[in-house]
Amino acid sequence: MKLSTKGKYGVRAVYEIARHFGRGPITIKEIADRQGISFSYLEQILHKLGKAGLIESVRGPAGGYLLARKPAELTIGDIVRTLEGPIALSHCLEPGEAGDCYQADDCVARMVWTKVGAKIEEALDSISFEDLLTQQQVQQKEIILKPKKKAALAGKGVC
Amino acid sequence: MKLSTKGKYGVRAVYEIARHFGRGPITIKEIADRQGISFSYLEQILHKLGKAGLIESVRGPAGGYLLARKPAELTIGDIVRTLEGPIALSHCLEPGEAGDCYQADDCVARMVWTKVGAKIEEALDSISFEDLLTQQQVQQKEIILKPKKKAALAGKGVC
DNA sequence: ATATACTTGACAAAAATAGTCAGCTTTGTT
DNA sequence: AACAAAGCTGACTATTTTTGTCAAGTATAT
Repeated sequence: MKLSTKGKYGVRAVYEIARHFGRGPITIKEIADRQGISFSYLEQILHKLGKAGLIESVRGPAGGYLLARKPAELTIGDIVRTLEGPIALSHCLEPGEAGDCYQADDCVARMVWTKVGAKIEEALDSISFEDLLTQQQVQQKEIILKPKKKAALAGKGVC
Repeated sequence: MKLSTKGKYGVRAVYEIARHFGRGPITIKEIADRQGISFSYLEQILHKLGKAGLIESVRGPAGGYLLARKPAELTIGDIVRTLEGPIALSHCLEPGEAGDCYQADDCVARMVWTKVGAKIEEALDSISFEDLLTQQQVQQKEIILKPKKKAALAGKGVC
């Protein structure tokens, strides 16, 4: 039950694009630097999000990426579904593959994975990038108020 | 966002044990046959569930596996957590690894994965094996009432 | 004793993940 | 027109995870 780096990087990248909202396109390089993601790998990820219509690209000098919608209309779920495929916990729930289960309508597991999958979708779709921007502002204030906490941090991992 | 076969086989295996509840131990072989799972692989899975205290084993002839609790007190979440590890969508949320994220309390992604993870746990824990047994009885009735649907099924996949 | 069944650890093929790399196309600027 | 910035695209590869298999045990009821 893990997300791949694609999903995680994707959310963080789009978050950077969202932070840049209203200030023209942001380049892959800038996103990669800010988030510590490989440039080449990020290219792949952003391209996929672009093809899905979630972000838009501007070619040529001073180009880069833009949100295709307002931050409030773009959810974590949009990004995760695009990069990780449909949330089908079990193979037999993927579109077009339903008939593969030899137990089919006698299958109790099917009910379980359907129900849990729906809950996951619900959770992912309930969080927009505007929520993230708001959240970031709150956290920023907290850091200013308690600057000592920041000193304790080190390491190279990322969320 | 897929479950591994371990989690899926685990749920189906425990479901078989639950169906056998009150009738003494059921053997690995019988579970493997009924659910079409490799005997050796299932051994590993059941052993892990046994060590976690979710099921109990009886050795010797006429031995096998039993539920360690009543079906109503055993949830899908218990099985999935044991077989797939804690539901930590991102590495940085695993127990003991929190400090690894270089962004730590400035990290908005962290909030997201925590929130979604909690929803998943909630969904998994809301389904007990008693629910599955009840569900199965309902489905069984439906099959008897509409026997024609069953004829349309084929293939080898499983949920 | 012995047959049945669980225990444990080592091993291996196959698939998915996480990148890397090279060369291309588009477009604004001079 | 030429150039450089920036995205586009597909092929390739190393690593890790998954999905098992196999073999040699240990425990126990009859």
